[in-house]
Amino acid sequence: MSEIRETLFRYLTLLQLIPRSPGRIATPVLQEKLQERGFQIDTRSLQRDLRDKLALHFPLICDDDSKPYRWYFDREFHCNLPALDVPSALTLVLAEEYLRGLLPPVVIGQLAPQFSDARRLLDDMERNGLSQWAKRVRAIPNGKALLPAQLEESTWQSVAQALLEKKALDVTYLSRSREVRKSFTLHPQGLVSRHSVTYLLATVNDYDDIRQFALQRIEAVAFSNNAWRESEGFDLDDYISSGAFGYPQGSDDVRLVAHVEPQVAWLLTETPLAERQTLVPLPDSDWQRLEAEVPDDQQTLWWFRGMGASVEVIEPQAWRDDIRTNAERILSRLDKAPAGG
Amino acid sequence: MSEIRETLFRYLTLLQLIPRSPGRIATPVLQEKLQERGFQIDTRSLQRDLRDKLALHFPLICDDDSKPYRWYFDREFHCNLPALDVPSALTLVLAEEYLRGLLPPVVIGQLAPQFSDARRLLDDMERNGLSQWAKRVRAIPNGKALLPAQLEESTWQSVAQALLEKKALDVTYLSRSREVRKSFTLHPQGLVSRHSVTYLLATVNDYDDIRQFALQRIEAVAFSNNAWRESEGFDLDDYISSGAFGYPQGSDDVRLVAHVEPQVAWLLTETPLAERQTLVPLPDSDWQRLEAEVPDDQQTLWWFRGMGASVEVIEPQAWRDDIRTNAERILSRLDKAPAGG
DNA sequence: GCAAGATGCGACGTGTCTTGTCGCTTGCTA
DNA sequence: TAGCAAGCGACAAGACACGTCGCATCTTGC
Repeated sequence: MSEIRETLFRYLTLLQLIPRSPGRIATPVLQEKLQERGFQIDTRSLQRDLRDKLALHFPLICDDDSKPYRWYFDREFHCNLPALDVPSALTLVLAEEYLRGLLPPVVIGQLAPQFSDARRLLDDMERNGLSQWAKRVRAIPNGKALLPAQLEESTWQSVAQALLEKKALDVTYLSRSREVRKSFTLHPQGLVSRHSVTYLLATVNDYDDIRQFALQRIEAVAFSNNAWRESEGFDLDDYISSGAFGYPQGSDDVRLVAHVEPQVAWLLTETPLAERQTLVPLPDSDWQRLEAEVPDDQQTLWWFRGMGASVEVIEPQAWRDDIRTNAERILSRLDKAPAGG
Repeated sequence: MSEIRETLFRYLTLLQLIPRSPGRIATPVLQEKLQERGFQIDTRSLQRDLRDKLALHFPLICDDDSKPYRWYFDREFHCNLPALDVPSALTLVLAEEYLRGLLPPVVIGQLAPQFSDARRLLDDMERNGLSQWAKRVRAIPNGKALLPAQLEESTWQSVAQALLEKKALDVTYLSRSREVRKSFTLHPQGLVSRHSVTYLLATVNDYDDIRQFALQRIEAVAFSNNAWRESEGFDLDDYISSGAFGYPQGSDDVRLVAHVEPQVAWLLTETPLAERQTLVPLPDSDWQRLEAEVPDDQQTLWWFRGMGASVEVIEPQAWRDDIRTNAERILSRLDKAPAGG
């Protein structure tokens, strides 16, 4: 880095280096990091900058319990450069509504400052008699939202950091039955968020096989003294498409043919199933014939199953059979146990 | 505002006032806005700040085609204070993967700078031999992702602004059949994003009834000279729960009773259907009895329908009947047309 | 097409602010 | 108890931020 003397720029760098509330950073460390970035500055100046300049104008807090003082921002502080515009703020609000059903609250909490920044902007408009955004914007999630799994904030932070910084973790883990509690060392290889549950993929202790660990079942977590081991030849996409998350998936697309009722046809013209998709009217009815190349996965089949009697799958035959079998089993079950209402 | 003299603070305000690329702001306007915020500054100083200070250190571009020069940021520029930490960056990557199937690309584009900021941070780690995040993180969406509707960037921006700033819009709109093109004035009252289609709720011209307009069918849009009219007594939540989006919904929760197979039971212990939910083993089988208070909406029913033969709904009777009827209709349709595969 | 006003810019001088240094204090450690 | 690390007040030197002026250029309105 070339020698930068600009004061302003040093201040900005400083503001970027200081973490938000759970974290903190000591003055000497700050000085070191500034030096790495080309700012040759005296200790005294740094102290002055923090206490007499920045702390007066920002929610910047000093932890002076022990001597190398440590600095951090208020939990809620956030500042975008450039400032959010109205459409972006609206997008953030929508995004938050959707994500609330998809990611654990703690994970969304990581973005809380950004979301509240957006809400603050909209609230400010409201004070000028505008917006009333809270009454005007809604996101309706796709499909039934199950309640996201509960999860400790520190768990998410440690796991994210370990995964990306290639560190091993010592964890205490609750077994599936929720009865046995075990401790071992994990070597994180990947992370998959599926619906509202997030899984860490890792090898255990000295073993080589990849296993899944639901984050909400990790009870205690700490960086391990053991060195992280890479799992040779592990490919996350292969792993997923091999069906590890209940969605075995043929690698090739399949040709789908189905008859659909008008309402479904209309939905599909707006939001198609695939890039190339055709809908042609059927003779002697108001239904339409749908053709498309779709992925051969459980998700797509599930979608058709959910449409119920509004669609009739013609091809692939396997799906047609699946739907028939499913309907037959439902009926036989219902007939067997005619539970009165 | 009290008189603020701090240079740093003025610079920050300046950086917040300058918009990203499609937008731009003229020097005199900047001076005016600064003054509104308590920064009394000479024109000359402002010019110097922009050209000699900020533009040297930020992707700040000057449009000097015509004389009041206009300033703007590079399309991609984004800066968080404090800087993103690793867990937040990871969260953003996950959020983007999820949202890609839920919001139109253009809407997500509004947040592109934030997402690319996160990716940049992770890429930087990679250069230090860490992360390889792109190979290690996946989001598996809940349910079949239809392709989000296509939409013009300017449409989204105008609609968002009009809705929140209470302005009327002149639009050209493609009718549902995609054949008739009509022009009228809309008075926006609300916005609903449902799955991957976003609808503007508005009154038309001088009429009083609320109608829905899918954003992707708005062809041309401009702020109207007509004054915006509020729709008296309009309540978005009432509107939605009255079934306007295909999900009529009883206002009260219903008591759900169902028998579920072990795999489903397991899923529900991790991500419950509702806050209060019980699962007790059934005698003489490995299935479990599920009880919960759930919303009386189409979404929940749809979810059970998708589970197929893995669950048997006992109560409410209406749902049980719906599922039976549905299965019967599927079978009768399949038997009527035994399309060979 | 011209004049008046608006905007940009280089130069300069003043006054403020920044910054390194020094010396003292405090708290921890060996 | 000495030594070290960190924080802080004071001070002086020097950097730089800022208003002013004069000129050039562009825009606008008649």
